[in-house]
Amino acid sequence: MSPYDPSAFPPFAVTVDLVVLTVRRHALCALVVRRGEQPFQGRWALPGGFVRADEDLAGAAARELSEETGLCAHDPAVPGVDNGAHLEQLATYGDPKRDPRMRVVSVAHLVLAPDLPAPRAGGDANGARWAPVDELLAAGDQATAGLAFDHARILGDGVERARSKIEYSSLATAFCPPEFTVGELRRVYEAVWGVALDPRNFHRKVTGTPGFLVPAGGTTTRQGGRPAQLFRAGGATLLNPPMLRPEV
Amino acid sequence: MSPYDPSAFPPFAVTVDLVVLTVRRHALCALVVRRGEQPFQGRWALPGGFVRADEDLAGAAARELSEETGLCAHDPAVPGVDNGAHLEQLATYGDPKRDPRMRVVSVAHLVLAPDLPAPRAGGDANGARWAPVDELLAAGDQATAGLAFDHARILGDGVERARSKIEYSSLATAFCPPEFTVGELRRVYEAVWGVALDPRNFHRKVTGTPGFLVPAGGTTTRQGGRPAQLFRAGGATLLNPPMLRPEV
DNA sequence: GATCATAGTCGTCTGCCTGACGATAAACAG
DNA sequence: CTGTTTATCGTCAGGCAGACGACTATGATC
Repeated sequence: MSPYDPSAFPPFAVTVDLVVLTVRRHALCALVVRRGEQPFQGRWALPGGFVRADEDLAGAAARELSEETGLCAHDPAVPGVDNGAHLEQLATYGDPKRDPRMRVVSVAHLVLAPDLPAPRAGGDANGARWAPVDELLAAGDQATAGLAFDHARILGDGVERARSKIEYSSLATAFCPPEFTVGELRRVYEAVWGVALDPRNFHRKVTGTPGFLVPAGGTTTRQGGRPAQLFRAGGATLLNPPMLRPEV
Repeated sequence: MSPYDPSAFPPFAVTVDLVVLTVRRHALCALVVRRGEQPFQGRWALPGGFVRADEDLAGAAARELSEETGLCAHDPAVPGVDNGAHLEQLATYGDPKRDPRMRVVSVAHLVLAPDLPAPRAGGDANGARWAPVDELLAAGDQATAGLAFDHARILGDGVERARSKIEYSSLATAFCPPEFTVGELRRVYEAVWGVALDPRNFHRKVTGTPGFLVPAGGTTTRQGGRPAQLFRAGGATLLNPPMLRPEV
């Protein structure tokens, strides 16, 4: 075979799928939409859609994200904007049989977003909701009840990426509003990792890691108890030393 | 737009590109092939080719790898075979202008291989060689001399992935022959990271990390000096504690 | 208003890991 | 036999992490 021969290559459909994660009520949740068409009609699926002919992959992901949630993707290359969500490429899935209709290669993206009021249904979906990832992945074991296509696997990969990435990067702040307390950040780690962390050691650790948090000046009592200092995400993206996920 | 509408989607060409890394003569090297066609005719590029109509992405990468090098990819899902190389998906590149002829989405894969006798030229390439990544990436700065397409960026991403991944996984052993010494493994780390490591601390660290190395029984003196114990890669894939890349 | 529950913040202590480095061992080259 | 190279074992001090005690500041409840 002669690679890059423009006259003879099998045509593919290329889509982007989104694993949009957030933390609500102490649980890691993912955005899912109900499919309005065959196949898998009525089943939940990850949001996504075709990449347009003149569109970048990241651009397509950002467009789909905005269409489904109204979120504005925060491009790490353009700093300063943090009202949006973190978006990064996750992995690409191209099994020949993953879509029964045609050959589809899907470039999955991972989005980490602060808790949002309510998902708004995108054009093609009958509904959209935040579902705890535990539910979605547990349901995936039963053959018929799980997510459409190979989306359970994609979701699993996205969750695993998020779990490991908040260890050595400051991405956990992407789950928080612009100003947040140490306790709120700790609850993010606890929800994503599914463990309980010592508040005192956690406080020492995050406030001692240079560039992770900068004081925002105020305090809040929205979590009850003693007022807590408000922080903003610092400039550091890589944490040194990293946060360590407790052993099993 | 109605996602997954089979009747209307822009057709894409999907390729796999390979970042094949090895360590030769204390330097991290990548496999590059000389392009025999336009565009970028005569320039060096990463090996790769079209994904076939009935082929998995990983399968396409393994096929290209075998065609270009004769290496047998070691699928992590099928343990027991370690005569081959480690292969994993790296990232996907889909800028609309990355190929001047048509819309090509390339799923790049990363291969870590032990030092090989000599690359064998693949069908479409006039030549193939191992080039130190420092050279390739430095040349990428000068506009015309670098790798074809966006391959300098892909190579950079692959190198960065390899550098970070040998920190917390046992993947450095993928650069070694089946049986190797602690010193040989240390030279892998030194070449990939581009730093000098203390042989005594390194020895203590790797032999003390459970599951990283298992004694193979013999000794060798192929590196000169006192005979060194031979080891084989242990079952562990994640290192705990991780190897730490020295600070800058 | 006293008491309690909740959450936040500051310290202390101990064990482990790391980096720096000395010392010894076992091969080969001259 | 001496120097060179590489491997391997030990020692020591500093730093970080986990366990946990103590204190503070708010709202809720009686």
